[in-house]
Amino acid sequence: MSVVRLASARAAAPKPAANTNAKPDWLDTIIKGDCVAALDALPEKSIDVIFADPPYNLQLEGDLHRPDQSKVDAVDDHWDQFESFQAYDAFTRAWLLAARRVLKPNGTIWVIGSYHNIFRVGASLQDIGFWILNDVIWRKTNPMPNFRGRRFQNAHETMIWASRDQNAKGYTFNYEALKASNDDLQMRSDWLFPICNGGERLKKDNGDKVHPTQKPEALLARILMSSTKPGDVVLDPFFGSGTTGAVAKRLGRHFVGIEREQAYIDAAAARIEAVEPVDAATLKLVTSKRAEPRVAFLTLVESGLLQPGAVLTDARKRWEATVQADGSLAHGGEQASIHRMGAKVQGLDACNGWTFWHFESGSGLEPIDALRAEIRKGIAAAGA
Amino acid sequence: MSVVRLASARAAAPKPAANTNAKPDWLDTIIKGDCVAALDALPEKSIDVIFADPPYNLQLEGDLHRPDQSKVDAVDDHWDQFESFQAYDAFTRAWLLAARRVLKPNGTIWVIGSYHNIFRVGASLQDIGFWILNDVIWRKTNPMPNFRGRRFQNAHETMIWASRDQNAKGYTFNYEALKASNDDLQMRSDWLFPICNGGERLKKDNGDKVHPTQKPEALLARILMSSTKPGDVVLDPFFGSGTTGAVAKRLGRHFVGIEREQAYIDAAAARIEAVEPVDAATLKLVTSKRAEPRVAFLTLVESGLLQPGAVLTDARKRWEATVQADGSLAHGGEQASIHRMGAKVQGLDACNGWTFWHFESGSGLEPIDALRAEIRKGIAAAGA
DNA sequence: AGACGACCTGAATCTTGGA
DNA sequence: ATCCAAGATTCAGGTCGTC
Repeated sequence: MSVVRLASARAAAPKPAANTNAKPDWLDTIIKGDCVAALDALPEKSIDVIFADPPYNLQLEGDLHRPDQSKVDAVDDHWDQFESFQAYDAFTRAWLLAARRVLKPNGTIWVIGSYHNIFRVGASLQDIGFWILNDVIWRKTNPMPNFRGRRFQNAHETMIWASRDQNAKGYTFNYEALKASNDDLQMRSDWLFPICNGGERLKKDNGDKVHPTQKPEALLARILMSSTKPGDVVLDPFFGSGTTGAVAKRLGRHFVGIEREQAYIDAAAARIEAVEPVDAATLKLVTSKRAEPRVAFLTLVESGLLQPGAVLTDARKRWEATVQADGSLAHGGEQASIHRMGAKVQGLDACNGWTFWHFESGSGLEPIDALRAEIRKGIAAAGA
Repeated sequence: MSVVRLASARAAAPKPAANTNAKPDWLDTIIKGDCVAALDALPEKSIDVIFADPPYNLQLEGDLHRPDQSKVDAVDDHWDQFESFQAYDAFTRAWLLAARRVLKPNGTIWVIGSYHNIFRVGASLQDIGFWILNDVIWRKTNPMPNFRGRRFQNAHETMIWASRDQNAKGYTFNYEALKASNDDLQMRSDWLFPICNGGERLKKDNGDKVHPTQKPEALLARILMSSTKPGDVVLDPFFGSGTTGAVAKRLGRHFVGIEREQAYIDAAAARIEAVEPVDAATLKLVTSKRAEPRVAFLTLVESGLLQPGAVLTDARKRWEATVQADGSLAHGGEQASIHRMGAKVQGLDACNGWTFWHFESGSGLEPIDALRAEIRKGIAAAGA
């Protein structure tokens, strides 16, 4: 991979190839311009894989503050604003159609989104004729909490992986490599990665983030390692901070980026320039750092290992409490978590409820941690 | 909850309620018939939560309402596919509209699906006016492997949780109970459960499974514990083997099922009949602070817990303010509520005065929230 | 040097009730 | 319907300064 050249959409127009071995001038460049116009200027059937991170169409009303009153830096950029679902659908269809034209017959496309937009994207993909191969969940190790306690913590994003046509069977999927890298188990459709922060996150001189939604390189690495081969051409029509380009170069794939904002282009070009390609064979897939999967006490109740109404005691039977259907413990007219209730009855500040509370098993008193261990045995196969 | 009575859609038609305390005759029954017709026969705004597991195979041509009944000949694959999606969308819109009519204004709906149908369902939900609150991922501990090795192992299903309208803020979400049951961490949008097999899986005499897609009770238990209260009415328009009804009965919720196939109805009715409801006392949810009675700061002064002229400080004694006889705080020549004054001294927009301001008790600095708790204890004793 | 703690931040459709 | 005020609410992890 050579230097990153920047070209306008016009300059990137396809030329009659006098020498078919010549590298197209749009390869390994960032094209500045509107994504549909730029796609239309590329030759058809020239791209192996498309990764797209389109605007999510978040519909934010007021400001959101954390409990400490600090303000959440929201994604309120103009490019994420659409008038209606209809307008968003029109935008989606337009770029998906343009993307499909440049995709090779056996090429595949990845699109990432959240519940705000992913259902519309998925339906448009199907309407246009793409064939969904998988939806893949990016589980975040460190998602932003829900600050007002009115919903579940939004802890994942959804990716759709689709082939160009229902009958395109020749797409690239490195099944064996993925399996070998995953303890000889098939790679599942739920992946666990941290969000992009720390040293990987691009910052301006003033410390502000360069791009509001920079994706982690580990996520792109798994995508490219699973569905491309070395030398393939990867296109990203919403290039942003250039994660796709950086990972493609590192893994020996070619890239094409399309981006409207000059500031993003500049940052991405400098970033990619600094990337050292590695031998793909040496790339290790990121695996979970977490030792033991977290198990909710509620899961023990839901799974029937403990019935609501069951009585738990401490090891010396000095205190007891009743298991509630909601996964709390009741004692003396009050309800709290296993930990809080353990602390409360002892008059302490904190307590590990898993080891404090016991249940009567066939062979005597056992800590509820034994039941957690059973659950964990069942879920070991699912990964952390 | 009484016996499971079976009623036809016609028999379930709403009747003028002579006695508003009478239990509707469709409650805790399985209605046999087409889902849209049966929904249309129920009274509007009568359901608290809907759980729906709609079919997604497209071989239901006869059951789906095609916009154009005429046969299209010589269709190519692409057109045929488009027609199929269109038919599925029409079916989806029809039952979602009927479902929305019977939902209470603050009711919510859960729909589960896979990548085959969930994008269409999600887009239809949004188009109709439902407001998505979360998408929740059911991660399977033991999913079926991908036998051909051509895709990722399909290890999850997607659920969409939505309110009836964008502005319906009063929906039930048992945030505190979920948090208490999850190691005191808020519940995430990715849930881990085994698929339904073993003793829970309904089998025919010949060993065949009764229903192809029986959902695990643990999954429904989490759904109902998170978004319903005891006594709520839960409707399942694709009742199948009756998991929704069985879990609702066990957890002290009412159910309504709609199902076309007599074999499923028979199996579900027998299954639900055998369910033992858990003890009502164990169904009590961890209380949220929002649900507790409001106490005016003035009450603390009136009741003598705080004297006018008493000095309050923050936890680190950086600021102080004087209690006024009218229940305000004075500081720097100004008077304001405990909240406004807390915000003012810190230079913030908002502040919870109950936890910010402290008083000197015998055993050190305590938040005035402790005094509010005392008042509330008195209110509870009086039988609020 | 290393431990500790205060502080900051991330794709967010994030309150409720009474006048 | 709108307006206003009460008051409820966060997890993982990185950075940086202090001891």
